[in-house]
Amino acid sequence: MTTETDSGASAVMAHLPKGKRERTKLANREAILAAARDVFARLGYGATTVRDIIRATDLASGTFYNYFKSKEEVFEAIQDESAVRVRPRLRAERIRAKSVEEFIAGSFRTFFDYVATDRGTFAVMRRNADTVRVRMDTPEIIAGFDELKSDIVRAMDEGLLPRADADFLMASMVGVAFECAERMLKREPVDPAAAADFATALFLGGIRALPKPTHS
Amino acid sequence: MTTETDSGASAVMAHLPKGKRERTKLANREAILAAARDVFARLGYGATTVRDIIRATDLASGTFYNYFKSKEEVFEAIQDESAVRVRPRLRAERIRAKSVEEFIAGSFRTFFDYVATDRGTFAVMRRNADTVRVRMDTPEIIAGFDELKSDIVRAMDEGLLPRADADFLMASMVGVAFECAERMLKREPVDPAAAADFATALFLGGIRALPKPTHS
DNA sequence: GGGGAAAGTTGACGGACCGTCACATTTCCC
DNA sequence: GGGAAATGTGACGGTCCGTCAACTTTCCCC
Repeated sequence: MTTETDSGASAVMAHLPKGKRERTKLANREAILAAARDVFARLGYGATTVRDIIRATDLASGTFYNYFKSKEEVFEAIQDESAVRVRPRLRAERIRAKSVEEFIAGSFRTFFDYVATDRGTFAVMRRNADTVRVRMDTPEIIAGFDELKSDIVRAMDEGLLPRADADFLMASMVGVAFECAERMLKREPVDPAAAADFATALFLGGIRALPKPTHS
Repeated sequence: MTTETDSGASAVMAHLPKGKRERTKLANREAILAAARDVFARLGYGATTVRDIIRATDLASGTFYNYFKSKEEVFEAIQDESAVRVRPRLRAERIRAKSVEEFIAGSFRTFFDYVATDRGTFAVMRRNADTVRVRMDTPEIIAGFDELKSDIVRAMDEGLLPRADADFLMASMVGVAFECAERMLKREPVDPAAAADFATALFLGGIRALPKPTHS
């Protein structure tokens, strides 16, 4: 049972990949990502070396570089996976929401809920005195923010929201979200609803008081 | 003129340090910090090595370690210097302010003004795709935030500000300040007043709408 | 099914960095 | 002036990085 034949074992997890080549390629990539997640969690981003990740797999050192260029790139991939998971939820939120206010509230709610769940990806990055922060310039994350921002800009255009400096506004949402998320994770019990309520109230109250943009 | 004697040259910058020993000690430390600032600016934090910093001085590699334990520690020292420069301004602001609102406005103003001036310390850290962020756990910075926070808590206690979750509030101020500062530095011309106005309005408007803290 | 091309894996290698340490040098102070 | 203490020096062992030529596996077409 435990010692299957090759064909049997591969049939278990063989879904999309057609050839064996494609299958091991996927498996290797996944193994590296899993190992990286684990090592990042144990040592923190700054302290882990590419070699640490490699050693946590059963691959040769050279192989790693067939999949990722650097530690940085593995990190990005892990973050992107998270973003991929969050984006559909934000989209659903946008559809469900009946007003911009609801949409903003829902976005915060979704974000904090996710962070509280997927601590392995979010909290881990700042282990110890690690100063690595969540990257914002990763494709999936940029796309997600662009979506959110265009919604907000549209709401401003339609007069549903006071016109303000949309860049600063997005920056502020990001800042509030991430800093509060960090505090949230340090508390016991972790309470995403409280964090979301706080951020939402601060924002909805604040937006109404915003001045016109001075930025050209 | 340019080639002074030792006593002549040292007399120029000899103020506090008494012996020659103390003087070169200070000079070396300063040389390392200056070199580090320069190299960080050129290469970004992540890409610079301790060796790069050493090479930018005329010291031996071993000497560096008499002054700092690591690149990280040099970084902290540079940041702390900035914090040391900002804190008195914030204190002056607190004394000058006639209300909590004015104080918050003044704090943002001071912060963005400083960032716009001392780009060498703030902006430099995120050069390229560098993910190092400003450290918040450095002694001087912690002290500064504690000061600010206790003022806000006191204002809440005195009923001058609606009672809210002070931790989240501080986190939000930090988040908004740093994220907006980053956007600000990318614009031309850099306009600290606009950034400060935005942050202040967002906050003062937002604070009034905050819910009671659910945190025990 | 066989055989050659293409894709992928392997681990050793040159280059660089890190932090230390025994030794040389400078400063202090009696 | 001279010895003790403090500081500077740079070579060294250990580690990491990213590459590359040689090797193994998979693919695919005859």
